Amino acid sequence: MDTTEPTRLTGLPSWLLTQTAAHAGRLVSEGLAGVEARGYHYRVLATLDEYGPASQADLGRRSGIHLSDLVAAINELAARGYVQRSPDPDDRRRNVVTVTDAGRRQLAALDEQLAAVQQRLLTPLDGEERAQLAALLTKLLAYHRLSS
Amino acid sequence: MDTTEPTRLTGLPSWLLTQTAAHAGRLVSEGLAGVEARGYHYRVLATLDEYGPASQADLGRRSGIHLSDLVAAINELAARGYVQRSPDPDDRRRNVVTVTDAGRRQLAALDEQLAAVQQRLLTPLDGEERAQLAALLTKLLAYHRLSS
DNA sequence: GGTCGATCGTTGGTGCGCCTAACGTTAGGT
DNA sequence: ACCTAACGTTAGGCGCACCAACGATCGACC
Repeated sequence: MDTTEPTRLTGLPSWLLTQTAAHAGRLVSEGLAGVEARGYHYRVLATLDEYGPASQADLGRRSGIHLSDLVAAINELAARGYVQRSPDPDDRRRNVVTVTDAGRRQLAALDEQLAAVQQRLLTPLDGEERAQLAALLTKLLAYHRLSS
Repeated sequence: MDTTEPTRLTGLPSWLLTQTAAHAGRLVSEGLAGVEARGYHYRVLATLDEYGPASQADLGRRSGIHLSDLVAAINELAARGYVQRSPDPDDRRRNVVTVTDAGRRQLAALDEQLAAVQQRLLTPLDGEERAQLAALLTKLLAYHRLSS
């Protein structure tokens, strides 16, 4: 059936994962580069849009982005006017990060780009296979998320 | 069923892939760090063991490692005595890279480490699911490999 | 037989994602 | 009031994938 017999290397699940992820990452980067963005930007905007304004710490936890990287990402987004960082009156340690209207428009553009990327990524898989893949990965992710 | 409803972010196949790959990579790094190695080292040794001695260019093509990165990887492996780099008498542009006995022993050790990693990685999946995952990823990889 | 394009190995540098360590500021429990 | 914890920020490192350029060599073609 398989034209490519799995060797010890190419049969390794961890290898399959990282390789396909590399391809996915490449496609995502290409798609996002067209709108002058990268992965972190989308993750921040999407998370913000999903949960509403939040402190950077909350944002980091929800998006899975490291606090230290978040600073730069928010700087960049703020510089482009997609996001606003203002001090939290109730807690002077915190900043409240809010999406602007421009940010929401940008998010829509990114969503579109990414949807196209998913199509290109999953081309060889039919609907059922895509669902299977998503389910399996989600299961793996959920498991490893607990034991962190 | 799902305790975590997929949001727009966490439902994105590309996100699922890169996140699980990140976890996998972390586990692999940990496992390999115990034997003072990293991903490239294993890939080189495994490829060499699989196909026999080869030029760096061939090695790169087979292992999917960039030529420029291969130089460093081979340097490190050679410094540890796991691999030998000698000029090809038939083509003076080339180096022939060969695994040493020590390299084969190291490969065995890495194989062992990685086998354990796969177990940890795939813990939440049963046999059938593991096969499904491998099949799906292989399919994706095969497709994208052609259009490179 | 010389010329030209392709290949090989090497160097140096880029980008992204993930991570650690440290530090000053502020909140909050006790 | 003190001490711990959380927050934001800066600086830096690692691993993997990639690009651009270069000298050396090979091969094909005229």
